[in-house]
Amino acid sequence: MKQTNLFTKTRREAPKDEVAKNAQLLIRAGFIHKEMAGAYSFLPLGLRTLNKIVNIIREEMNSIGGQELHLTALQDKQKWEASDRWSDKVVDNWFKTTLKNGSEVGLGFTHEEPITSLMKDHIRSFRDLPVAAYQFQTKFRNEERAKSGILRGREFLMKDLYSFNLDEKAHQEFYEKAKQAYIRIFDRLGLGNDTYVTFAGGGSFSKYSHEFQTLSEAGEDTIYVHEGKRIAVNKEVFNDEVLADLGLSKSDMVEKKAIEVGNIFSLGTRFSDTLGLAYKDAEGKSNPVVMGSYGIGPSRLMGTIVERWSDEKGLIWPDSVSPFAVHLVALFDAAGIVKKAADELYIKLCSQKDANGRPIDVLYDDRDCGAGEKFSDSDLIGIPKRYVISAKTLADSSVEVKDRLTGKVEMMKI
RNA sequence: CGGAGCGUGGUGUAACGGCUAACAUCCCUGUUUUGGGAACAGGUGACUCCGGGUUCGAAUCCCGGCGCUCCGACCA
Repeated sequence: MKQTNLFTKTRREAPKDEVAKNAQLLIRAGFIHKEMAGAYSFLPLGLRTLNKIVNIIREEMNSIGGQELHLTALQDKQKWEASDRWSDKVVDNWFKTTLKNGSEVGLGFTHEEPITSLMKDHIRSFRDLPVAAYQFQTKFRNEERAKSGILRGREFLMKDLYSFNLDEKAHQEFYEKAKQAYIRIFDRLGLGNDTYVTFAGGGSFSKYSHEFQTLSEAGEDTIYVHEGKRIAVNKEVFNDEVLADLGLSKSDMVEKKAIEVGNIFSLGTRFSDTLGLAYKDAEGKSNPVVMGSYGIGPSRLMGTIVERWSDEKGLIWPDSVSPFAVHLVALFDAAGIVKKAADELYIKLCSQKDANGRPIDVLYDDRDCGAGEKFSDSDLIGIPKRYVISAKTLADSSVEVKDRLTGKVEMMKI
């Protein structure tokens, strides 16, 4: 893409109503727009990155047998009353509204109720199980206070997967597979080294749930990390009983701030019981379906990646989620020689394929402005590889290749 | 939900109760320049968040509202 065709602009200074690093940098670089507190729009660059994150999650969910669907954001009050989660006393961050006829509806903050209810149309027999279904959905949560940029919004994108199994044993096997898929996701997003499988409260149907916590000072959670075993315990359940249960010693645990980037939950028969999702076994006996839910927020992940990968100059995207693979920066000369060579190089680069056979995405800075401005913007946008073409490099029939992360420079013949 | 702070051109800031609300940046014109946000000249752009009040006079003081930020609480 030519930068002269990109409608977004970079800006020197962050708006004063943002303090969070992720929002400051993403706004300055033109990735997102703040609509109001806790609600952000994604602009072309930001949407490219968000979609890359979404696709990585999609691939991993498909790899464990997940089937993608899309549920409604509007929620039917009756289903939530059945599970006793409609009342504002039980769930305090509902967004609710009314239809013209006066009926109340909610905006979904999660989707256990509708998907459990929906599955009653499709799961009747033990032969219909297992099922794992997931979606990418805009969730709404009426948070008391929005904060931390896109780490915690009132409207945000979430991937939620729900599993349906015959019994506890089958559920546990799937749960473990899902956990491994989550670990692969964070690895691919460049967060693997900083993300810990964290034990957290499990609710009424299992002893623990597992959170995926990425170490960051911007995080809202406090966890205790065991570096050697690569696991952690959330502060909420950090007590002697839990430590003994997990075979951990308090002295080995280090307190850290972290961002919760994922959470997987065993639900048991909490929802299948209350909403009536059951199957007939081989003997014709009716049994409740055993469920699990598995959440990841792609937009929160994008913010987390920024918190982890950035410096004083701007963003530093991992290859896997960068909006473009290459930033071609052309330093024009008066004679137009560089412009001509850069145009040709741009077309050539766009026709090349990466290791996976996909076209290489190139952002071409073809603007007529000074070198300093181009470099500063390039640093800010944070594409991992920068190709600089100028009269100087052309004299040697080459381009300068600079790595955004390491700053390492090498010349490449063209 | 408790506590604190802040609302001034698109953005970031300034202005004692007193002149036509200032500066930088962005944007537009032209000249020049092209390896780290260059230079010069000219120009556009603000009912100082909204509504009341005090005053000869309010961006400035008072009251109410709305919005934003921070600390804490909450966070399936």
